[in-house]
Amino acid sequence: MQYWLMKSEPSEFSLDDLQRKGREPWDGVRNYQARNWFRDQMQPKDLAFFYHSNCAMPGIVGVMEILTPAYPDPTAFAPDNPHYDPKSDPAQPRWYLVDVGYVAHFPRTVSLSELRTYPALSELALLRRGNRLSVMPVAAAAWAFIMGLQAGPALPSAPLRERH
DNA sequence: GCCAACGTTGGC
DNA sequence: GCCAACGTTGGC
Repeated sequence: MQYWLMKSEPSEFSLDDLQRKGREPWDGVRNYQARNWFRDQMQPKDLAFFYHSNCAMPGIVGVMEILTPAYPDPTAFAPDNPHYDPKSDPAQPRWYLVDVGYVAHFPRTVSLSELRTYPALSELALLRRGNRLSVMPVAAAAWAFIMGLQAGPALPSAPLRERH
């Protein structure tokens, strides 16, 4: 059982889209390190944070579940697909994917800027300088910490109230 | 195997 | 839209 973080641009595919559809093949990943995690490490019942990237408020918006073992990404074989890769031979597929299932929305987005404020998360791959991976592992302690943020208000930018 | 050029990611 | 950081490509 492992934990993950997976990025998607909400204009392409958002957590709302996943909720609507229930499940989805996480296709189009074209990075070898991410491919290796799909193929070699990810297992059904693993959980993953759904991260919205390249948008007004980048951050973690909820949780999904890995539903299937890795299998070859069919979009790599489809010439009319934007993720087509002529070098991926169906007899020896280069790219893999897993199906994911909707689990839950967070009550609020845990933004990238908020995540950066927690020393407990300093080892999170997402926060390391220049990180561009779209699929990455999350340590169990970091997973629990982020899940725990949902319990409290934790709105650091909210105006302070006078106390009398 | 080196490395410059290029394309992509993704925050801001 | 800008641009830093990074991965990939391809000439040599």
